[in-house]
Amino acid sequence: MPTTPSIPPAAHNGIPSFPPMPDRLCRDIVDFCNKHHATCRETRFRPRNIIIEESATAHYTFLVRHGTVKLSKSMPNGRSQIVGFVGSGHILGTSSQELYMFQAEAITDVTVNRLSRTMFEDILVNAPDILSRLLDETTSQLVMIQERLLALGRKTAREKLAGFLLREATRNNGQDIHLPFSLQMSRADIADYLGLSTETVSRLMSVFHQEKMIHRSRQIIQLLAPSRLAAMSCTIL
Amino acid sequence: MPTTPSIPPAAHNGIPSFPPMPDRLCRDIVDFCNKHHATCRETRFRPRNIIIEESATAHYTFLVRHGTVKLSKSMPNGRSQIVGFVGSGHILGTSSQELYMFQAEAITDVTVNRLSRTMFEDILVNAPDILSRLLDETTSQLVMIQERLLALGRKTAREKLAGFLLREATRNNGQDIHLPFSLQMSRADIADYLGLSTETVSRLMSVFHQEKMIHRSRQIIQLLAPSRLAAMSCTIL
DNA sequence: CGGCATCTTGAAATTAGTCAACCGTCGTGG
DNA sequence: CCACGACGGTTGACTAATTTCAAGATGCCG
Repeated sequence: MPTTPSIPPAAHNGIPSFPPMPDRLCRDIVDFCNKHHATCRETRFRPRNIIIEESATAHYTFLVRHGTVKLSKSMPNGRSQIVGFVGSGHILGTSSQELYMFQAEAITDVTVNRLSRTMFEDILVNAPDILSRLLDETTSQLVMIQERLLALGRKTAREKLAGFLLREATRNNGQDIHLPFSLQMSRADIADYLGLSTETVSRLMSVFHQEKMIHRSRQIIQLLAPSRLAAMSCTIL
Repeated sequence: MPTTPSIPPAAHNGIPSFPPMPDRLCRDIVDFCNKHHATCRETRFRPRNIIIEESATAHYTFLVRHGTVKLSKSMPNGRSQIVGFVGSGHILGTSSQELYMFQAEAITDVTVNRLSRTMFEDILVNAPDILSRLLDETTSQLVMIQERLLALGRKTAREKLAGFLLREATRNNGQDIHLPFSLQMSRADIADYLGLSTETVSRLMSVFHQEKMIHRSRQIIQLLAPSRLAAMSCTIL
């Protein structure tokens, strides 16, 4: 058993944490639909199923209820950037743009509720508290994505990966940051998320392993020295 | 019409305002304040003045009325990433976080209106149309920033700079993309915006110049081959 | 057990960063 | 009015980080 001393319990550095993003808002939206005889179809997807195609016409808004969805944008030459991994409670397709500006793909089994966008807009008009909570949600996504901007623009590969592992650990285990957890995404996905190549991700995993900062077997990861990782990632844990 | 306009005719001290982001919303918020005897102080800043300090307690919300503000985040070792350049109509400090998560610095003469955050929240509660327009605004910022995520994570230096110059050109001149315009920010700012070094920005400017894609004299830039730049930046113009 | 995906590892290539010198402009003060 | 210094920008030579290309290794599923 690692010697991990007491880690500051996910203190609030201001960086919003993923785990407590329950899908209350989604549930309320579904309830609202049901109360008003509005259709709000539930759909399931298997890993690798495409939920939203980039540049398709944005007819629907999706509420993610279970599972993890990867949002990505791609470029002509096959390069792609994962904009985010989102889970239960996340709402997709709220922009007023004509087209979806990203692809959404299930990476686990996924359940979503699907609303027509016009209906979604009706709901916002008629349910001010939903509107207001959606604004909160959107604003805090904006803050988080700005953090990612800094990471992509200015952090080294080591820093990026260290930060990523920390976030995944807390996303999976909450406070118990040194419990083992399972990475739901492939190395390629991690690479596309961090703006690196899969090889670099792989190599760094090995380095961290050798440096006794993580324990690693394919998908299962355990952080052995979260505080060192935090220091390395330039994140105030 | 003159075929060789010197500097694009722009609003006040520089050239604020993204083309389709007029500050109607800000004006309406100010009007609302005035109607309700709420204080909404107007403040002016000169270039290099700090409007918001990163990690300071977020007491206020700011409405940018004139000028251009650079928003940035920084890291221990002095590295910094510019999250955005924003102009008239932009609202700063809407997050419900305790602290500001970025620095805001005037790069031209800037005028802002300053509201206490609690009052701002009151306004949102009492003026649903403002709430709704703020959500629109925030959502479209999210979409734009996702585009930047792709650029920072997956584009080469050439592609980044080409895209940047195109956006600046349209931001300044609207449709007249091949008119000369003045870059309001230093090479260092451009570098911090694109996640590059100043030297790389400088070198690429020279390359583009030699390749006859731009005409360049310090701050004044003219795009000679916007379509080639667009192709290069992998941007659908 | 075989076949295929994914992952890992190594070596070479490339991009962008760093360090350092130089240039030009602008503003200040002698 | 000119000289100087500071600052921002440009350029060059070199270095470091990451990607790319190319094999292997591992593990999963049928």
